[in-house]
Amino acid sequence: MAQSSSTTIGGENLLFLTDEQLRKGIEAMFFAYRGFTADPDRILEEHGYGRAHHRALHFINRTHGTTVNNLLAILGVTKQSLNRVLRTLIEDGLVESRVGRTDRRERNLYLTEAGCELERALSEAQRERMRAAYRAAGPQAVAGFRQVLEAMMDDEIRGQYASLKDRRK
Amino acid sequence: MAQSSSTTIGGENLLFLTDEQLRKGIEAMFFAYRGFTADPDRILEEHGYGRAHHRALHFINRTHGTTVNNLLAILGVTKQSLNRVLRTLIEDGLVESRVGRTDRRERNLYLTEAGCELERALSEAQRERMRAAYRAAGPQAVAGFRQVLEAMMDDEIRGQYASLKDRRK
DNA sequence: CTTGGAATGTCAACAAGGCTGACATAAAAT
DNA sequence: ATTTTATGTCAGCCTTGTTGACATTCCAAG
Repeated sequence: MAQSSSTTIGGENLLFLTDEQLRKGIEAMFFAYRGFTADPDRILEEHGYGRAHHRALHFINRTHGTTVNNLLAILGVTKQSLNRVLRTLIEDGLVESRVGRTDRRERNLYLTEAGCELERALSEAQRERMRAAYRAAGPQAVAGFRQVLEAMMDDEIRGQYASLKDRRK
Repeated sequence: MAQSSSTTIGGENLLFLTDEQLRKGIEAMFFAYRGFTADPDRILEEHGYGRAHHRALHFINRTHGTTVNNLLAILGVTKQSLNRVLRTLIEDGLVESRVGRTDRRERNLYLTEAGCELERALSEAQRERMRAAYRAAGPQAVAGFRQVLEAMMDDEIRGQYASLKDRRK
């Protein structure tokens, strides 16, 4: 299966990073991401939604009451692009948008009952695949997986990711 | 950094897969993929191309002389969609399409000099980030990374990935 | 207090790149 | 001779990115 030649010299574990090995990693990332999105995509299609809707639902669920601006920063899209997705979710009664209490320019976003339900179905499908992959690979592999992914993020993003990391419902 | 609680009982290494841990993995995948595509995206933009062009260039370079049908299977898009991309690449002189030798219905695809050059620039940028991530995480993490990614792919895809895996230029 | 700028969010229009369907052509297979 | 396969093309639709223009709200300087 996946392997990378390494050797231990004087206690230091060195890695031979050939272009060929790196390319395998790149292709693995490409194909794995397809699998990663495949299950939620099927559910979304039944509802007439796309991946953008999934992302919005995920992060609204993640941080209840977040503002549009906040969401923009996390998702890395323009506000106009996000707005289109949000509008349909609000129209369909999956998301509620309340005028900000302290600053009335802001909108605080919440999932409705129906929104929670869809979010749960989507994330459950995605978790299921992740769970299977984790189990197949084992705990040590999982730790390595997370380490490499974190190292691959842009620096600013890693900060956002980290600050999201430990939050609870 | 990345961690996953595990314990060893009777030689078996068990993993506690809480929903919270799985969610962290999901978000890590999302943010890391953004980083993964960020560098090539910048280069592509300068040339007026998109990710679809990158994918085509990558896999044509990967398997010189591949047919259109082959590429479709790997990329998982429709021929119309691929054709649009391919047409521009051919017009711009990055890809050459030769009539098949044995079966003259087929078109064998090759990168031109210019195509090779752009492909190299793109993959070099991507490799550079991958290399940095690999180095930061260490060889054991890399092995785990690859294991989890492989386990995450769809079954048919994993076959394609594996058959690509060991090929040389 | 007023007024101008900054922040926030909405609407409109456009582009890339997916998709389906219909159809043409050439070559291979039957 | 007919059917199947591989490829290309046209038209049209959808999602989801983009930019530009504009409304609302807040805040701070005058």
